[in-house]
Amino acid sequence: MVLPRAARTQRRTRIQEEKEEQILEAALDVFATHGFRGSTIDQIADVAGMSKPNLLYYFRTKEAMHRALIDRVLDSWLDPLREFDAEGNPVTEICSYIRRKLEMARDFPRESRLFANEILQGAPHIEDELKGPLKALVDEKAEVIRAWAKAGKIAKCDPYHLIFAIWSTTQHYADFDVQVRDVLGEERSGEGRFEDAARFLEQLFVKGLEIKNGGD
Amino acid sequence: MVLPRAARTQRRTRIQEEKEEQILEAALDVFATHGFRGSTIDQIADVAGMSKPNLLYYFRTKEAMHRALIDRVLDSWLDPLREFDAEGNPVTEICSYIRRKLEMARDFPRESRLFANEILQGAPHIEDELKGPLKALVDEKAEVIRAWAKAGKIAKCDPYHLIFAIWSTTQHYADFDVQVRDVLGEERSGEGRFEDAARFLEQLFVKGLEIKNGGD
DNA sequence: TGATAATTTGACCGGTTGGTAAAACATTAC
DNA sequence: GTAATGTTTTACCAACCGGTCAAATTATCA
Repeated sequence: MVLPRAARTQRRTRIQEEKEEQILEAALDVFATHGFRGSTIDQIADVAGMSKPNLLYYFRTKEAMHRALIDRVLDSWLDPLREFDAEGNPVTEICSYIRRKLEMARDFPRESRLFANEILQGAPHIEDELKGPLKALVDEKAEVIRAWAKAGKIAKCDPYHLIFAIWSTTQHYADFDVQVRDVLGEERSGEGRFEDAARFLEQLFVKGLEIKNGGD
Repeated sequence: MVLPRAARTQRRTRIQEEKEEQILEAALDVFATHGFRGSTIDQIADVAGMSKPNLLYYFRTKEAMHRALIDRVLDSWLDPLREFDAEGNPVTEICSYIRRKLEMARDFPRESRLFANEILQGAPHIEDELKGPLKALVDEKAEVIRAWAKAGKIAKCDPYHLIFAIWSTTQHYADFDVQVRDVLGEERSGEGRFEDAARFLEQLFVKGLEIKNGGD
């Protein structure tokens, strides 16, 4: 048989899993740094340490690689937001959401950049996911936040823009890492910058959403 | 003479200024959406409405176009931060900085995306500018913020991460525009989203940096 | 073992890429 | 006008792109 893997129904060999893993790992590297159009199969093959036709044996097109990556990463990328708990203490929930998002920016920067590239360039491959599952999840969590505000547990605010603010401030440390490190200078560019960022952002959001004495 | 414009010392004709303008305008469109490597000269030529060799008569390489764009845009991009005034009222200064950055995200999204693409992809063409002029400017303004905190005018906080937070939250509306609009849904995707964002961000930063009664 | 299926590779293809050469065309200066 | 200069285009090139093919190699298993 010469049918490439994608045409088969079931995963067979151990070697297939390994190679696909190896390819996606390399593809993540390349797509995250150059975007879809700026990346080449040869580059990915190089990083993966295999020949181009060999890559195309496991993924029939460049798009198939990209899609496989997106599918695999999108889900886990939204996990922190899913954990947002309506029953929890608002301040605790928001703080731990920020912390988790910052940890992901620190530990999985390539995944963040993969999405950033995609969205920056108009989300040509994932607009359905944005309009569908992502919007649905955000709508749900926005309702939670609105309820907290209504119950007087946090200040009244636009929940959507609150979520955008948390996304942007945290992902900034992955997507704009070069700039962050250049501006902080070498002596402050160690891993400690994530701790500093966490401290600052928690202060900002907690105080920013606090209920004033006698106010709303 | 067949020397392209770049080789000459002085600008001569009116037509040169016009064409260069036209090319950079088109290049901004293309580079902002696809990044440097993902953009092609043919594409830019198409958008500019001229032939590829004609483009290359004014800019000898694709890189020359990109560099010309970066140089032209970087300066104006930093203007809002330069206006940050040590003598002004901290709350006013920060609010108007946020508002100006949001206006730029609304009115010049392509410029924002041009930089975002560049930095996302490791800033291969502008790292010197980041480490030099940008860092210097941020260092200076960070000192201003630190002084405000020391004087008890705003809460103590890491000034660098404050600046990052303002950058990321405001530029988010240009760089991640597709996502913002997809999540907000069609009915909330009008220009009003910038007003909503401004209101939210001012509240967040003003309250977040407020001095508590009796606290720091 | 050997037969069979799975994997890998080198050679290749048509289309696109950044860029060039030279001649045609337009503009300006006298 | 016309000569010199400035601008634009057509035709082209070598390198690279995504992807195919068939043959070679390796793993699996009776």
